[in-house]
Amino acid sequence: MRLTTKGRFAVTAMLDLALHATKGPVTLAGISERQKISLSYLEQLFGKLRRRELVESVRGPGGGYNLAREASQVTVADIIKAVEEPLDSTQCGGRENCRQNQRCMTHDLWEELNATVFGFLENVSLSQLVERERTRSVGAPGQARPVRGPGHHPASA
Amino acid sequence: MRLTTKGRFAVTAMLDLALHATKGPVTLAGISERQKISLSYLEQLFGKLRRRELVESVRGPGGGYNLAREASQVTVADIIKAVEEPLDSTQCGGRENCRQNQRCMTHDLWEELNATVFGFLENVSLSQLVERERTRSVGAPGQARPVRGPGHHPASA
DNA sequence: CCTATACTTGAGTGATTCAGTCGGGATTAA
DNA sequence: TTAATCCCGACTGAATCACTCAAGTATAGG
Repeated sequence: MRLTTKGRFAVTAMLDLALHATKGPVTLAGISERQKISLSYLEQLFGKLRRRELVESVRGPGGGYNLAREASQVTVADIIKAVEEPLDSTQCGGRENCRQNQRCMTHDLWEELNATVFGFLENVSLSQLVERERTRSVGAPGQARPVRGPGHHPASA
Repeated sequence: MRLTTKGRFAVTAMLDLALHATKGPVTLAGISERQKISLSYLEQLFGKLRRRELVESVRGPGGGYNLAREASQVTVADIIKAVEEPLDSTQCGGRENCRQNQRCMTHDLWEELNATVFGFLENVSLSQLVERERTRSVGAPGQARPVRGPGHHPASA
């Protein structure tokens, strides 16, 4: 799994979408202005998010985007997976016995490390982020509570 | 934290180094041949690893690299941190009140998510990987055991 | 001292990704 | 019809990736 700012942009945008989902479709122009992300860049990202069926679009005036599922059913891992290119680990390209006799040393090392990091991100849902953000803006202005998903990370994805 | 193939190369190389650390310094040429990583690319990576004091160099014939600490005292997080560029999260560049009134929405969201992923990688030591690799090559040739570090991920780094 | 070995450094390169721009489309509410 | 909005593809400058090339410097062994 790759982990760059691209995925962060996407999660930020999805969080904004979820926060404003109460009153009909949310426009990219609105997200762009609130989060200061380029509109055209958002269009690219939401193209991917729509193809992965994380959001639904409504065209025409008054249109915009809605979440395709409930916020509790969308994880950070889903979002990152949607926008970041696959990048299968270990330069062997995923094929088995990529070395002379056996699979390259780090083949399943990375698969497992990947799965574990990913498993953690799968335990953080959009609704958790929404609640956390709402708490932060309403409650004490200081430090927010940590995200802290369920206390385990499954080793298989 | 960034997470790309560059860090994977570095961890692979460090694992190879740890596996062959028994008989004196390990040459980059050896690592290059065994792991099929370009020698010149390894030179770049080990330059950073040396500057971060994860490895020590011995010049001249018979020279090579040694671990600067015991394998149990080197974590995957250390290695990745050494070779990947910093990339402070949230495009705000780390400065506070990066938005009009408050810190940008995802400011501490990413800080915490980052810290948690990082905290996991800090709990995976090189010696664990070494033992795991030795077990794999000696024992059953099929599926290896999962890495599975300590069963928690601290939310603060 | 000589020489081969090995680390050390820096410059440069093609491919790819990042983040964004631009210019056009298609769809639909008013 | 007009305007809002999504949709799509091409393009771009900057950065990074993975790597090559070309020089060094240090040192063990003869």
